[in-house]
Amino acid sequence: MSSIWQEEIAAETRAGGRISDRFIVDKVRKAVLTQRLPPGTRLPEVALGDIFGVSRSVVRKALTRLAADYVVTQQPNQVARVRAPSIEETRETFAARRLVEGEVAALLAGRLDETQLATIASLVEREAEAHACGDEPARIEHSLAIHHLMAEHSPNRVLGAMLTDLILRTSIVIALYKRAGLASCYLTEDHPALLAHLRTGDSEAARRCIHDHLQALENLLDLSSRETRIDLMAILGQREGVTE
Amino acid sequence: MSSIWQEEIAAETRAGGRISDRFIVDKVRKAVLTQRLPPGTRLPEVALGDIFGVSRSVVRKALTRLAADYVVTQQPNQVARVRAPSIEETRETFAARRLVEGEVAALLAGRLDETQLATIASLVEREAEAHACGDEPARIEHSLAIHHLMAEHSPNRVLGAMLTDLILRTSIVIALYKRAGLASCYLTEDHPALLAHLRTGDSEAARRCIHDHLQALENLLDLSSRETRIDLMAILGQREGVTE
DNA sequence: GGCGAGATCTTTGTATACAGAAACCCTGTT
DNA sequence: AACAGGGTTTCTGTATACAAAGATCTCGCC
Repeated sequence: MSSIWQEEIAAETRAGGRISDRFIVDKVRKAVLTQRLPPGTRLPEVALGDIFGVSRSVVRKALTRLAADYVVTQQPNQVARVRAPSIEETRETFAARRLVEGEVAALLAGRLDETQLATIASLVEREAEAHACGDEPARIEHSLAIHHLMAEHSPNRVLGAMLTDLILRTSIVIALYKRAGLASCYLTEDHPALLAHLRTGDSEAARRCIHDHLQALENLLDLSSRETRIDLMAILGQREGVTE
Repeated sequence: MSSIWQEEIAAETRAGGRISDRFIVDKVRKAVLTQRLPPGTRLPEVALGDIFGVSRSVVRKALTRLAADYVVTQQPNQVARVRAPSIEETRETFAARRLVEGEVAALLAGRLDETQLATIASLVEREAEAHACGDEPARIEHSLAIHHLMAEHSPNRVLGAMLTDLILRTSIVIALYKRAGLASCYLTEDHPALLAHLRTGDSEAARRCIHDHLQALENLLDLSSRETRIDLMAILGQREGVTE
């Protein structure tokens, strides 16, 4: 019935800011991340326009950018849909992120100042607390913040931007392929260990730490290819759009 | 006075194909690569629309996608311009490409079939011939084809797509920062050596080969930061658009 | 001669209209 | 009951109109 973004749109317009394509990109991205927009969801331009109170022009630009970020697929003359990365692509995305984030971690080791290290330390701690409280959304948020911080502070900005993209993409597939029974993808020791290596400046240890961390994360997923868990037909067959 | 794309547009329309945003993206990309559109060139939407015979809607989508590819910059309420990557970004782009293409080469080593190897061998040979003939544009084309072929056949498609992007970006900065006196960026032994490693399947040798090749390429550029060769003011100050 | 204020022009941002493609539904037939 | 066909609906592709932001130019002043 009602849209997912009621309050945020109201807040934005109340604050005097007019809705731009960037706003829509952010909101859709976040909704995909949190699985409020599951893969295959139809994103018709007019519906989105009505929801956000803008015309198709703005929505169109937003969808084009989301397609460039691999969040949605856009085929000619067809409605845009939330992308459903395959198992194969999931493995490849993880491999790419291991390579890139490993390098960023190595570059970053020993080059962060005390303030930055303190920020990370605080995030690591808050992630552990959230996990202890069973507040999984908060835990995910803090975990993402740690990785995003690395991407943002990467001495190599090009690699940093690439890492930002890969973090988004891996988050999507984690949400998608999380093993059914698993409550959380928390790995107790990984982030503290990473922080230690970043502090001491051991580049190769930091790289290995990130590598193993991401490998462990991937191993937590249900990527058994025998029964394609993402049944494309089932997903793409239904009519659900952005309103329910 | 007249546009750079006269013939190609005529050919496309004659062939019955209507001009799409993809067509424009390709043409602008190529023009930037070959420096027919130097950095800083203004790309007004109406002018492009007139040239390609389409309305601003199509041009707009093309520009958005070019911006996502880092080929042009789009600032709110300002005309889109061909991007002029800084020296710093150039170094970072090369570093990123070394990382990614090195990995792709390592993955690819020993996994190409005879047909694919033969294709590469032919390209390597033709590149050498073109260089001998002094036909630099042809030489560049064949060299690019070799690297693109690696990107396309990458077992990891995600890394392959990233590599495709990085090849474009490095090509742009090579054109930008090529040392003034240098006729060609040809390195006689690198591509044959790479081919040999791909054939024998020595992953680490292939990785090192790519790494050294790209490092040598970067060293051929004039990245002396003391006098910023790309004088932003000089470039952005002038009025030249896409027509002359 | 240099500099600033205002008018003018250029260019983008957004909405909207219309045409065409795709999806859907309903009906009639086998 | 399954299926093919045609009409309807939905949705995208493209062009265009208008408003607002930015750039430029001119003129008057110091």
